[in-house]
Amino acid sequence: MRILSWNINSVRLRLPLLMDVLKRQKPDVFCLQETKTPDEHFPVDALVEAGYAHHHFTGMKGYNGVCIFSKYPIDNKETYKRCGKNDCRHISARIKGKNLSFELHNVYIPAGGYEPDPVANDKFKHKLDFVDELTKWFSKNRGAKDPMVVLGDLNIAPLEHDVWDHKKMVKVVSHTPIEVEKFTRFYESMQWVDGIRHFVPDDKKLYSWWSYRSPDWDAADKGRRLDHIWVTQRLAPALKKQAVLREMRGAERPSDHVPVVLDLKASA
DNA sequence: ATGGTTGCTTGGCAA
Repeated sequence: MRILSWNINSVRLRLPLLMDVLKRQKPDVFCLQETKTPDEHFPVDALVEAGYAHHHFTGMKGYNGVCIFSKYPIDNKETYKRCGKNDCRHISARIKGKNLSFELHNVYIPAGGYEPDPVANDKFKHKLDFVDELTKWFSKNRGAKDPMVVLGDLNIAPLEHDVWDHKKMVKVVSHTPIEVEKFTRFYESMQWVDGIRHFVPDDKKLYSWWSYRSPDWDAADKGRRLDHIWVTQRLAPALKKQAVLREMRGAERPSDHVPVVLDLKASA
């Protein structure tokens, strides 16, 4: 079972690039964030034709938007309002694979704006509140023993080597202590396992995002690991392989995020 | 060095 997550930054603009990725990676399930497309304009037919008959998506004009597409049947589709907003940042569905069934949550945590101060900056407050609400929701409604996957653009790089320069980044939104603290609380509350770091030592630099503003992103390499795939303990024995598709950042008209991929063994 | 770029839309916001 291969799962792929990508902040695509407009699914309509980058549909051809998505088709290439699907052809090469052949994920069984893929999730996108920042589709930026209202449901009535979502390119669902092309993706069904590509083999992903089962889907769940919610989008809006210009901002946000998340989707789940699967080769396997899905049910229990849910769309969540978070922080009292209708902003299309969290959906879930149960994936019914042959020997592997689990609830999949696709999450797009708010970026949080520029100033890392919840009093001065409403967007930063929204980001912190969003993480708190996720923590509470999972604790109240789900159990750590459930087979679950949480993935998406979580917009926080928690570890020192998830950013290009830890000392410079502690004052930059995405790597501040308050964000990392709340992120870690969420992580520990369900005893999640970081499916990507499971295969990559903590002291090795690993990024999934490079700013559009850096003209020479590859040489400068001032990246951050903002995109994650976590599994509950129940699925940890199934972890098989990870990939972060760095080369995708060098595509023509790329997203500023690259896809992250996790393989799970579908054992009985 | 508080810049720089992109996408959705055509002015300005969000990232």
